[in-house]
Order: sequence, then C-alpha cells, then structure tokens
Amino acid sequence: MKDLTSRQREILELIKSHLKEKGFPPTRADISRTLGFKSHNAAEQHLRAIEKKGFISILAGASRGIVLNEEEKGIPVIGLVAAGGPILAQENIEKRIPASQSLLSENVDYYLRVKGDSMVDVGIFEEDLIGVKKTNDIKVGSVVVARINDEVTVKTLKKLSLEEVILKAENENYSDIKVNPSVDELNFEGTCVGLLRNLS
Amino acid sequence: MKDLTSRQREILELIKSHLKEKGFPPTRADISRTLGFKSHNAAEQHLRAIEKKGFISILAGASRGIVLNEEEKGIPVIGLVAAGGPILAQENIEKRIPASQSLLSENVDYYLRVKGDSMVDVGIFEEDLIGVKKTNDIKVGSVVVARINDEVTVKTLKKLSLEEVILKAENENYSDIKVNPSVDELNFEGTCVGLLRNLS
DNA sequence: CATTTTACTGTATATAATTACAGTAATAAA
DNA sequence: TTTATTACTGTAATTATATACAGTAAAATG
Repeated sequence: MKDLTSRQREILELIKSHLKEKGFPPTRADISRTLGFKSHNAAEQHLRAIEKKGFISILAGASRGIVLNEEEKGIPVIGLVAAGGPILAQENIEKRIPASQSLLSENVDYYLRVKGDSMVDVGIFEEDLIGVKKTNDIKVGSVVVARINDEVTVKTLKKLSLEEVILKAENENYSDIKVNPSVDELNFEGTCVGLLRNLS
Repeated sequence: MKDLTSRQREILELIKSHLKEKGFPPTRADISRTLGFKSHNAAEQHLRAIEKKGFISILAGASRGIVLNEEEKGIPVIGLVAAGGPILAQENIEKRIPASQSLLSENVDYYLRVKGDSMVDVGIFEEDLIGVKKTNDIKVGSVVVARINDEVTVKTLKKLSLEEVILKAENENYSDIKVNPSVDELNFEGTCVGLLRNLS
C-alpha cells in the first residue's frame, strides 16, 4: 500500500473526523468547503487517489459512499514470547482485541498472557492478561515486564541501580532475581498498567 | 421517552445495522427497499415518528442525515450499592466505560467495584472491577454477586439447594455464609465473568 | 363514537450529490 | 526532457435524495 501525500492524508483525516463527529461520511462538497476548494472535483480526485492507494473504497452512485479500509488492528495479545526476538513480533501475537480507550486508565500497548504463579500474591494469576505500556519510566515498586538474557518475565521491581537490579516474585515460594546489568543483558519492556481476567 | 412501535423499532434496527455494515446511515429509499415499501414517504414518516420519540435526529437537507440519539454511554460501573434499591439504579452508577466487545469473552452487564478482601485467594482484590453478567443460570463453583437481605456481596457459590445456600469467602480469615432461602431474602444478581484492574 | 396514531401508496419537486469532461500549473519520476 | 503525478478551477449533466402534499385504511385511544 503506497503512502499518501500530505494533502491526501489531510483528507483521510477529515473523513475520519467527520465520521466521528457527525456519524456519516462527508460529501465532496463538505470536503471542499472545509478545505477551501472552489471545485467539488478537487475533492473527487483526491478521493480517487486515496482509493487507488487502498485506504478507502468509494461506492459508485451512493451519496456519502466512502468506506474506510482499515484493518482496525486493535491491541495485540502476546501469548508465549519466542526467545530472542522482539516481544511484539508477528509470531508472538496470539490475537488482537479492540482498542478499549478508557477501560484501563492508561494506554495499553499490548496484553501479555501471564505464565506461572510467581505473582499470585498481588493477584496476578496464570492466564491473566496484563496490560503493558511500553515506557522507559520504570519505577521501583511497580510491576514490570523485563527481559533478562532473552527471557521475558513479569515481576515487581524492588531495586534499580547501575550495579544491581532486584526483581521480586510476589510468591513466597520464589526468591528474588538479582541481576547485574553489566554482566547480564537486561531490558525493561514496559510497565504493567492493568489486568484483565476472563472467568466463567 | 415514549416507546417505539414494533415497526419503528424495526426501522431503528435497520438503521443501526446499515451503519454497522456499510458505515453510513441508509436513505429513505434504502429503508423502503429493505422493508418493501412502495413509497419513500413511508420511510420518511417513520423516521419523523422515531425522531419525535427522541431516538434519532434528522439533519434537514443532508443526505443520509440520520443520527442516533443513544445514551448508550457504555457499561455502568457500580461503586457502592445503596441498600434496598436495584443494583443498577442511577445513584449507584459511578461512571460508564465504553462497551468492550470481545475484551471479556462474555457480555458484561455492569462492572462492580470490589470492596473488602474476602476474595483475595482467587485474585480478586479491593478496588478491582468485576464484570458481572445478569443471569439466572447460577452454577456451584462460580463467583456470584448475591444479595442477602438488601446487602450485596461477591462470593463463590459452594452449595445451592432449597434448604441451604452456602457462599464461600475466598480468604481463610472469613467463614462461609450459610443462608436459608426460606428465612432470608436471597437473590442472585449475576455471575462474575471477568475482572478488570487498574494498576499504575 | 369521534379522534388520533400508525402504516402505508402515489405523485411531484427542489435540492443534494456524484461524476464526467475540459482545462491550468507546479512538482516528481523515468 | 518527456511523462506522470499532484493539486487544483470551472462547467455541466445526471442521478440520488429529501421532503412536501394528497390520499387510504386499520388499529389504538380517549
């Protein structure tokens, strides 16, 4: 799918906002009015170009017959993380669930399916989905998604310094993980901002 | 807001499904075609009636200018339940969060903010939101929302018979609640089908 | 029983909207 | 440098759409 020109992108955004505000697509005249075109044909030709590039479909003969061709991706759910690769790699994506706006207070970049029982003491159970936000703003005390030498784990961050990082399992049967960042490769994938569990 | 007649409801549903399928509202001709009217005016007059009853707005002069007037504000979040009244009473609704379709596997009628720590052993913590589905299909072993003599509680259903109902708190510090349905007033408000937690 | 509401048909018309054709001009790609 | 693409103006025709007016008939309401 070819890239849109800036003008075409502007028109696509206009269509989206019109849809959101009014509830139906704009006419050529609407577009022309908003962008100051003196000819409806300007809008028409932009629409054709955008359609040709695959971003919309135009239904012939129908008024306001502009359909967005979005694959409405939604937020990816990560099942098992293949060692080594990036966490959001295609092969890790189990499914996608529709973007859920204000469901969780902060924006979620992806959901990670929890494996194991190392976090049961803070109510994170196996098979729960934790909402992860990619951020470098990692704080001691929060639940983080960390990658230690290609292994991804969810733990509470207990200590963060240049010499030593301590990750705490919230389960008395597990002991703390102590990592020396200069010896082991340690990356923080993000912070856990929410939790989703399917019962029934 | 007056009730719609069955024919009017049919037309409102048609508008909704047209919006969902095509992405924009139907014309009077579309409606007439689908429902077999021989005159577009049939559709027009139905639309006027539906508008008069407050379910839609019609934008004069605009093609497909039908706007749904839904308060469909999303799924209600219930904070504290006032004793006595129905759980979904207006005064109990703390806020609403957008309908989240496939987020939780089953449809949620409302979210209930958990008070207390009686369910921590199954990972339900204070301030968590549990997704509740109103149903009479209550099963032993599932987490239910029950009302005992005007008090609402979330517990695991342990035993269900005509003589005795046992509700189990999932916390060793609490003991089972035994209810005799013929003595105490007992209603099941619904089953817990999911859980939502905001961290961060 | 009179009146209103619901549920249409049928005709007509103004206007809303799509869309084709003919151009101009600047910029990008081959 | 030729050609294609982008970005428009301007005109016009056709079709799509909203919407008014005049009816009919059954059902609901007061």
